[in-house]
Amino acid sequence: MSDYKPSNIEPKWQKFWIENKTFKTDDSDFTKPKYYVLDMFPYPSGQGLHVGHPEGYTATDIIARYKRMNGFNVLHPIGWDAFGLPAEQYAVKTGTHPRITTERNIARFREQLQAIGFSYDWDREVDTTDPDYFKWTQWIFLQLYKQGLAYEAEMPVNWCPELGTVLANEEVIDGKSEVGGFPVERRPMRQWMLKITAYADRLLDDLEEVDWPESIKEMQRNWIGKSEGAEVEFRTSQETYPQPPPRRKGEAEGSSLQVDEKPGYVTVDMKSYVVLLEQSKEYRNNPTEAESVLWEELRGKKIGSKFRRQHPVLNFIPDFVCLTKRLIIEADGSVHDSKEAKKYDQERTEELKKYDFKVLRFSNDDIISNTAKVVSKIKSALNNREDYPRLNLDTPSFGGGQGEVKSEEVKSIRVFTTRPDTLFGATYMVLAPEHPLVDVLTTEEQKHAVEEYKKQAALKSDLDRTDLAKTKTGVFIGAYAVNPVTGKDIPIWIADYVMMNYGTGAIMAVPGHDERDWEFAKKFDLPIVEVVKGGDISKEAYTGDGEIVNSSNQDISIDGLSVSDAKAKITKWLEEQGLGEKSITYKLRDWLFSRQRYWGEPIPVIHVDDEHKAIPEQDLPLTLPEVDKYEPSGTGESPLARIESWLQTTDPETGKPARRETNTMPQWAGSCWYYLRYIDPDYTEGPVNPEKEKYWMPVDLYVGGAEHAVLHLLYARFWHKVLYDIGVVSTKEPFQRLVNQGMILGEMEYTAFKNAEGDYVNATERNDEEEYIAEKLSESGVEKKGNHFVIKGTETNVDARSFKMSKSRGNVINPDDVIEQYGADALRLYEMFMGPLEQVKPWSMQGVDGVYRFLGRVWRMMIDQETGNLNSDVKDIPADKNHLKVLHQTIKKVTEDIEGHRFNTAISAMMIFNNEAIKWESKPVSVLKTFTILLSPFAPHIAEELWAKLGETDSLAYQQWPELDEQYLKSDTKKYAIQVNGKVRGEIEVPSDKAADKDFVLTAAKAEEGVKKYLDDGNLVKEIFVPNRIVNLVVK
RNA sequence: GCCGCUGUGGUGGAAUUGGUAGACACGUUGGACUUAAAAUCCAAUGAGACUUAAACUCUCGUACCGGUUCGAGUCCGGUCAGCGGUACCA
Repeated sequence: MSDYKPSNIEPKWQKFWIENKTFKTDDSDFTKPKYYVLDMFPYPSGQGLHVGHPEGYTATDIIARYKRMNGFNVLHPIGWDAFGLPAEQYAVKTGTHPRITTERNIARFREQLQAIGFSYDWDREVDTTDPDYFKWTQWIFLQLYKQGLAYEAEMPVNWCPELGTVLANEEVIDGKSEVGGFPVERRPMRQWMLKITAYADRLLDDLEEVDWPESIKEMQRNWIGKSEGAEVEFRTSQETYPQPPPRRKGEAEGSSLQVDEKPGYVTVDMKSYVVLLEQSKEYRNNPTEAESVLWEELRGKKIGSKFRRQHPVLNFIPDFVCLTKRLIIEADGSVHDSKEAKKYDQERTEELKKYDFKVLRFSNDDIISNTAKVVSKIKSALNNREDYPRLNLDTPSFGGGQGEVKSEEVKSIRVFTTRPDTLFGATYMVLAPEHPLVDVLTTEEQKHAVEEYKKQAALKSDLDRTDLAKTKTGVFIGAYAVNPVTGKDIPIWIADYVMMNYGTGAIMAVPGHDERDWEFAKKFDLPIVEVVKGGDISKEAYTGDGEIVNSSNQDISIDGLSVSDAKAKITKWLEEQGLGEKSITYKLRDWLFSRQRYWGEPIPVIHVDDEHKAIPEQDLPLTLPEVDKYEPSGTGESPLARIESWLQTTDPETGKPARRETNTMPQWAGSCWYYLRYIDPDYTEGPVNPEKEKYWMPVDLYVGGAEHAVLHLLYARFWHKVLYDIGVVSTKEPFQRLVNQGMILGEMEYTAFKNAEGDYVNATERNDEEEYIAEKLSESGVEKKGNHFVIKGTETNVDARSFKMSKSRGNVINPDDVIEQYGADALRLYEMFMGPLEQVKPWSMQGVDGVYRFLGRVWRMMIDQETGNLNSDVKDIPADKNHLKVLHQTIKKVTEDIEGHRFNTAISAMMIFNNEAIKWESKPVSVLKTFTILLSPFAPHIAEELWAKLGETDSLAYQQWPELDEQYLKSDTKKYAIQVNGKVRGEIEVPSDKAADKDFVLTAAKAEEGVKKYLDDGNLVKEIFVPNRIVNLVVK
């Protein structure tokens, strides 16, 4: 007996491929066209493969095999994203070194993948936990560090006491840890941050260049969240001068500034500020040549940090200032380098130092003749400086930001708005409860209420905020600001609907044209003014476009303009008045890059004299020491902090004692660049061999789950762009084409429900209050009635749906079981046959059975059941017209469908071929061979076996893909459907050479039996003839 | 709430630029083979009407309502449902 039995053939071919290195990529020949097809980096979990994995992997494998047969040099690698929490937690629990767990899991994954027959080049396997790999992860980190893109900051982080670690936002779900469900609290900690925000614009703009699903691009755009608008200054009202500051020392949050250490006084008052602004305007309008030259180099964040020109800082106007770095650049010999100005500058230098400002001076000559050198000096100065909190420091009239602030100095509040056109409609102002000016501005009478509210708001942020009711809350702080265009006093409130970490932490509230402001104004009875026509602001906020009204004063009017024209005009005016400026804000935050864990890449930094310093590149990799316990240290630091011998080191430059960084990198780090390492995994001179990189990049096709749509892809793009900037890679974007596979759900489940009394109730009539007993029904226990399934023979409808596979539901399908029962080829085929790759679809074991039977039929078409040799009707005879027609139809369909990733219909085309061919009395060997090649990317094992049985001795992995010959598709006749009034009433068959002959076809159509009677009954008023398609006769 | 995607037989799904809706497969039913079962093979299978029966024919039918068109699963407007993302983002 030689029936189709996968277990007889699959292991044999898997062994053959591995032993012969059949799929080893030969990348010595760069003249061949290349194709880089990549699967998303798997995490080798202890559970082994899930049927979701092979879905994408089979798709890429089909493409890889297909491309090889089309003469492409194919790079199709796999590896392991093996650092991460699960192995570490297992280590905490059992004391097993995570390396051991990881190795075991990798071995299992590798075995499972090989049992499905994927054509990976196994010589390129990479593993993020391998020191030869993470050496380069660390190297890339150092490049980021040198570019000033890595910095330390005290950040409020998600601290999970139970896990003893900080979690990323995405690892916190509903205020609990994603792993384990433990409570999470906010706690400020020293953290490494990566400045992805510096790349926000490029990450946004370059999305245009890649061929990705629109939905993914949109998600990335939303995540980056670019908003264009304006920052506007609101002076505080003179009449309602705030009371002396109730501020306590050391209260500043999210800041690395030690508040109590700063004496912090600021001498800017309103008068001098106005003078300053005027001066600065003047200077800006009369720049020296040197200033202009330098400004061209610094503007628009060209060197990574934002510089402002002639921007008042304290009561002093530097030529250029970077506020986040507190770095001031002076061009000596400029307009304001008069004697008085120079003296003025020197006087301020000391004071600036108190605020951690550093001043760099360059001569005008240097700037003009040695621009590059000057710029590089500025760059390195920037890199050596940490990020200072931006809060209000850029507004000198605030005073010293986080420093102790005297009330008299607080003169204005800066807001960010995307709707400067509605400025005339701003009737109140709202600060975030955490806003540093709140304490300063709050009046004595309101102090108690404000403190209460702040306390509540702080608590709230720890709770699950999303679920809280949308009703607005807030407190008036007693102070007023002046609307700069209406001149009216407007009250200042605090409310938790304003977030400290977006924009400036303060808003101008325009209740007429913002839904949140409208709700707030209604609740607290604040005035609502219409400034854009088009809605009814007594009923709801109007946020649409329209004519601007009620928006003029002596100096400016925007009445009558459209929203967008008004935005432009008012913004320009504000800039001229020094009251504001165009501003762009992003939702994207810098990337929190530290984890307090053992099982991750150590961050290659040492701390000397309270300064951080990169370790020399030649000392990489910095490996993990052995530890006795994997629990984090009690302080929240990683277990590395307990290993004194590792922790204490010396600075190789100065010989001073140094302490190693104890934070490790997050799991995203290793997966940010793995696609580069595959190109030359053993390269020792850098992360990637530049010559090979130029040949292989970008990735032509990247397939994976949509769960990585935002973070992984954004982070990887960010790193890639940094590597591009420093010349390591040659492409702006790493992944040219991206496809997201849809999730595979469990089998369809039918569930009936009983109420507490034990009576069946309709599934659709359940409500949230009552409890029900769920009862699982088999498919035969239900039937469809109308739109619902009901319990057979009743009217009681049931719930019919598929669920996400999960252990607890017990609907997980293990690929090993499928392979054991049906074989790897059937698994592959079914994964593809289920439906379109991108779509979510339920699993069905009967479906697997179906494709398995198809493979059996293919087998029996060629192989004699008794002898195991070819069937006697498989003959070496020339193929006739019909054979070739069926074959070439299949070639056409399968080829087009693979190119279009429509694997399900490609398979159905092969089924159609088989259904036809199996009926042929004698079957030409040549036709069957060609069909076997078509089948091979989908079901490679059976294809190799049949290929051998058909008399070939080579593997078919590199056979030429069959070429379509259109001439075989032509037929002698052409069928036409004949419609009368759009309904098909008959069908005619005409000779092919007459098919485009309108008169001939119409005459034949009118003579057709079924059509004739309609023509007799009415008048033919119109004839539609679409050549080779259809005839439609309109009869009245 | 907002953004995006998807709604086609009992089920998974097909259907080029608008041109014969339901390919292919599962399931079901009937039949062949078998002592029997499994496997395999053959046939039927959207719902309904007409007919002794068969053939034929007709009506309805792609979530719902409406529109454009000779013709709509496909295009447009509106509604509903499901899935994914996101959330006081100013």
